[in-house]
Amino acid sequence: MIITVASFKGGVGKTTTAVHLAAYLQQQKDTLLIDGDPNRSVTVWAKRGTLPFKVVDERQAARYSRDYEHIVIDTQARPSQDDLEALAGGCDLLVVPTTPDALALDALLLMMDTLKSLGAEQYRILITVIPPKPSRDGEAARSALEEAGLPLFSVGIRRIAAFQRAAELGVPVSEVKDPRAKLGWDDYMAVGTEIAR
Amino acid sequence: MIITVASFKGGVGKTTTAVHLAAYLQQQKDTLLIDGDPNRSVTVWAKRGTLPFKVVDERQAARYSRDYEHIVIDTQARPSQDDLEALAGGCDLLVVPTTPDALALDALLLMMDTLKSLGAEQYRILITVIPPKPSRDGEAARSALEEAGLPLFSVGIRRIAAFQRAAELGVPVSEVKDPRAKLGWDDYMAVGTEIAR
Amino acid sequence: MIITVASFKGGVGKTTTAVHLAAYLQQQKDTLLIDGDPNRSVTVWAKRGTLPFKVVDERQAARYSRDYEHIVIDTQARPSQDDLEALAGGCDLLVVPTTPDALALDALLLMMDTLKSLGAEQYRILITVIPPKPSRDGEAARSALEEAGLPLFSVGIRRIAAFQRAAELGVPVSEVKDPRAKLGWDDYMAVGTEIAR
Amino acid sequence: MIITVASFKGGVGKTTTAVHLAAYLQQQKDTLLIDGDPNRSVTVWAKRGTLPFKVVDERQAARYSRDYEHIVIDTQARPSQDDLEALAGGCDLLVVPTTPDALALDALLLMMDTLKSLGAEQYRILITVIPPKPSRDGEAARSALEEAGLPLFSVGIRRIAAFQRAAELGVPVSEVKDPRAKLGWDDYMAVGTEIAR
DNA sequence: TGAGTTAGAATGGCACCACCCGTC
DNA sequence: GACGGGTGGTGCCATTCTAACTCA
Repeated sequence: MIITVASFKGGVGKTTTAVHLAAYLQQQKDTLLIDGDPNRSVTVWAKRGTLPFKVVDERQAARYSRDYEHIVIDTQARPSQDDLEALAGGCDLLVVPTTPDALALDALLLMMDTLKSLGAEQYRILITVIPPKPSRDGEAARSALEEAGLPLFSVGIRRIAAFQRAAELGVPVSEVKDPRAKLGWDDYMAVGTEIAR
Repeated sequence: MIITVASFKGGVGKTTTAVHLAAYLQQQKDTLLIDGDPNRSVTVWAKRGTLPFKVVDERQAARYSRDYEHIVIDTQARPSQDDLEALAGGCDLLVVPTTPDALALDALLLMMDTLKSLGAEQYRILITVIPPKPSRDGEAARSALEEAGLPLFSVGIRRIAAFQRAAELGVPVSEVKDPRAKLGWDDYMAVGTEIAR
Repeated sequence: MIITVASFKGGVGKTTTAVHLAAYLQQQKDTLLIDGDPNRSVTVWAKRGTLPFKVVDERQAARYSRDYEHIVIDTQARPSQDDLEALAGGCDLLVVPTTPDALALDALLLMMDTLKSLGAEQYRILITVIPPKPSRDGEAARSALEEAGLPLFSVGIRRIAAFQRAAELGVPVSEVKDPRAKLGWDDYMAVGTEIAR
Repeated sequence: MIITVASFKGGVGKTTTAVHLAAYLQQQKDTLLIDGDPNRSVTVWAKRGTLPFKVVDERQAARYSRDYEHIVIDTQARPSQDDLEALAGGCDLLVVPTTPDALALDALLLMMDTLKSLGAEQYRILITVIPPKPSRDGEAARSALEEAGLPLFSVGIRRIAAFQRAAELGVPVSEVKDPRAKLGWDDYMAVGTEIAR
């Protein structure tokens, strides 16, 4: 299975999503994460510690991709329309993370227009960095997107400090020693099972 | 005075910073904000409500720029090296917002390397989206950057929900009806006075 | 119908309850309120303004009671066991108001023990002065009393400033010019209908 | 020093006042609180947790009172004139708590008449359960009482939920884990210093 | 057996939302 | 009717203390 993670806006947890989806898939079969972000975020992440899957630069993708059952591709932010077309065509599922704030949702809707004009269908939106519960931003964004008829994951990813620690340590959040880290990992596990279904 | 806001990574408050620096400058002289972000974030912000300064598309920049005393330019995320050179040369001050997390700091250091190789000097880093106080991420990032000898503003911008409301309503945070909104506005005012000095 | 209002503790809305139950009954048939509180709270209330029913001192009770269909009796706080026995025997329903705080609930349980030892059955507890909604004191008290198997009204009386205005003006809360006064009146209306049933 | 707390009406914070004045005095010298309320409110309070001073039933007062420097007496609500005379004569200061609502103020004025007819002088009124600030009930009651020439404490006690928690937990409000509990404790500390002066 | 390390619980602090109330 | 001030509840985060486990 090939999963691509892409978004029109940065800072919405794109890299974090790619890393943890790969970690989920690795539990089943060998998984490759292709780092297509010009900042090489995943590569830096992996270099700080140890990730449980193989990470390669996009220019090495061809060489490795045949050896892995699952592939996750982390792309650069704000792909051009051509990029997007190529991305959507080259994967089984396009995961589009977004935060529940106005600026990110605007950029998301732009992207959705482009995707629709391309006729792409295999994509789903993931709401990330959801503030803790007294805030209703998360549910507000969810209902707005549902009303717009957009396909989105039934679960979202909470804003938890353990994700920062995970990036600092170079590990998935499941390896972070923090009582709340489990919650973050649970969120991505739920996304993974929803993909598997 | 011409201020450019640029960053290598998205989601670090670049647009928010541009909007509020422009709002600060407008208090003194007529100010123009040039929206150079392909997502047209500022334009969307302005369309939702009312911003106290003029906002134009980058392709209209030439026509308007002569009529305003102050100009703030919001650029696209992840400029190429050429872009960066052009940007740094075309302004009095380059403001580089960053969040205090590992991924953003990595991207920031990459950008700093590029800036140094260009010989640019008129730039300063602004730490944004700082989590509330039990977290020490803000001070940790500050001391790390200071240790690296990078020029940064002595004040940072806190993570406050009122900024989200401001974007939704299409106004600066100072217009948001929320007791905490004042804190966010105070932060940007302090940045403004530090620039003015 | 004869309704007596009594409580072991003061300041739980006993007088307010008597006044508004009388106001409710007066809507149907002529009603008499007998002021048995040594502080003569109801009499003072009536003197400040106008109440829609007849108010008499307890020493005049005999003369008037035969002329009214409904009678409400406001008793002194902390009746002795003998008092309580007399009260319970002389009415169709004993209404026992209590606030949802620890001290009042303690006093209430004391009173319940006394009532049980007397074999009284025609009584029901009314929770009053319930703080607004983020507080869960109201439901906490309700479930505690339900668990204890005590008979209580299915509705409670909220803490609303309009009740203070009503006492100052000498009128029922339904006559107070305040958008929230209606809520307080609704609460007592619901108690009235629950009694009528 | 012997302080008696008495009021004509219940639910005005009489027990809470007695408990916290005793807690204040205990900071200086060993203090005894005599529980004279038929509901035994203080005793119940003390039984739930721990109070920093000695609490005894009124029938044990004689045995203990000689061993304590300070004594606080919590009396029953609505004392008769004889009771009041005895109380006023048997203490150095009579503290009369009242809430700032019409019914309580009426009862208070009744009590004041009785006190005056007795020639008592060592008493002072304490306004309690003052609603938060947009409400001006507190200042209204204060100015009304001042205008009537009655002696009252220059500070009042705010209505704060932490007092309820304190009663539930059986501790003084200063032991309640709640950021606002400190405000309640400050209020009683101010009353204490005003007494000491 | 003792000391260092790790997991868990309790504590303190802050932010956010919902609601009430007085005023304009 | 809208606004501003204020309180209460809930939840997250960092720290500290305690308990248990490992290793010398």
